[in-house]
Amino acid sequence: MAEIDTASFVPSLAIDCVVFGFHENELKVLLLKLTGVDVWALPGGFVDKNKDLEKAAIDTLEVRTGLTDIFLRQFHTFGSIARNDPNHPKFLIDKGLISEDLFDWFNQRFVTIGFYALVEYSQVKEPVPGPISEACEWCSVNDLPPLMLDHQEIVEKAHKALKRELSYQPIGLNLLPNQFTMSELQALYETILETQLDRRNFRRKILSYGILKDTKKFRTGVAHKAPALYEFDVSAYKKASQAGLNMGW
Amino acid sequence: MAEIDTASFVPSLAIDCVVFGFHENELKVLLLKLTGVDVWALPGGFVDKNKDLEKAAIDTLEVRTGLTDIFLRQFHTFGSIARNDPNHPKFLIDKGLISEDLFDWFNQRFVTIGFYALVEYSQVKEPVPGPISEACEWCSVNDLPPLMLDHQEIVEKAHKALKRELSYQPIGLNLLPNQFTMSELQALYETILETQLDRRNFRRKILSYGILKDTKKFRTGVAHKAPALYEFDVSAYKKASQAGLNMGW
DNA sequence: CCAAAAGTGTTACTTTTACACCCATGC
DNA sequence: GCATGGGTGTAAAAGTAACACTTTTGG
Repeated sequence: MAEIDTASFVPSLAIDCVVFGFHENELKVLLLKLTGVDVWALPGGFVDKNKDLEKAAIDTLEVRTGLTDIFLRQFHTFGSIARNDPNHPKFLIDKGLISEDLFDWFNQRFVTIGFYALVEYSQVKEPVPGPISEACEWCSVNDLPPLMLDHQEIVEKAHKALKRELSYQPIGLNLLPNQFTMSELQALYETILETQLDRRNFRRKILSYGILKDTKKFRTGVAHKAPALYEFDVSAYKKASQAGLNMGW
Repeated sequence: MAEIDTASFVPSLAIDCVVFGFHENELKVLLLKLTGVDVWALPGGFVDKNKDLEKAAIDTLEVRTGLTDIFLRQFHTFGSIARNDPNHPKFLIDKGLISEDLFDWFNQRFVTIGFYALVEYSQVKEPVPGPISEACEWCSVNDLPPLMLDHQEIVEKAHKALKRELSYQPIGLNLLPNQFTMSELQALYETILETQLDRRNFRRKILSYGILKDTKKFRTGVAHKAPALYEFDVSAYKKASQAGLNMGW
């Protein structure tokens, strides 16, 4: 059961993180399964009085994934009254997830600031559950388990924000391993955008941005012709990120 | 001096509104001048415990502008520690703006949710100052007076968000009078984007979206050739808004 | 009659789309 | 040797950018 020092937190405020990963051609999000019930939640938490919002998100992510230096972006703040289910605190207590003392804290109206994060799936060795959860797992965004409160809406809004981001900025550096094939990069784009793209046109366009480096290496050991391996040219990538060019897909 | 019932507010939370208007080829924002000092602030306020964030913003705007049904969009939440100037509460008390009893309330760490609004300049007959301000005026975004706390940063971020919005959605319905000339619409785009556009190409492109209706009327009484007056085709405009087409300028 | 803004069309260029063939590899 | 995905080129279409002349009006 969670024992927390609520006095150290900013009242009424929470953060929630939608951590995106990419694996087997699926866009995944990291979710926590609450102990003893089939209800899942986004990693997140309360905001320490002496901590920037962003830092609160970074710290949460470090605990869950072991990763530092994660790509993070604030995308929306959820603050409707309706999101505060009056039965929720009681639910948590009944299930033995939090102590009865915490009723008042959890019974507040919370406004939550939503962040999304992009991480390389394979670098998250073993996602770490929190005090009130028994599992931390990747779930496909297209096949989400039952989520707590309005967390489903938060995931959807994050996905939408990510899609939009794709039109402005290069994406991939934070989601793919160091080296990857053109097809893998394309699959990432197709997955995020939920659409199909022409192989040849995709290649031409993405190369035209000058953010890829040909490693002169090939992925071997797989069936068929060995595909070339690319890396991001990090400095060009970052320049393109800042310029924020219009890259309509 | 402001007397407020802090008990009815969500602690730690505030909203700030960047109200954009367009007048004499300038992008303006509505600002409040604090009584007795040359410090200006964004319209905003605290969030009533029983009010949605959005509703809190709407209500603030109604009080200041007299307008209901304002175009409103949440664009960022400002939550760094650094934004809470420890001298600020004392400053307000010293200047006689708030009573000493309110020190603790104003001395909290506040996280503020930023909204921007688009309104038709001429419809705001007489902007209304608040309890701690003596004036409410339009100021050019390119020539802002000294602003309270991080309000300058908030304005800048809102302008950036508005610029970005322009690439996704038609804009103008909320900023221009019912009828307007092509040049006025172009001036609005140029002002928001801070760039020059080719007259002929602009006309062709904006007409191609099918969101304008030719009123068959002309602006008379001005020098030179009488320009045609257009209106937005509201249903087409809204359709385009929802579709969110890529309209790179 | 002239200065100033309004209105209109064409051409070159760039970007996007659609599509078909050969290549290399593991099985 | 063949099925499968990898790699390449080209032509048509659409969209964008650059640019010049005529029209109308108030002064």
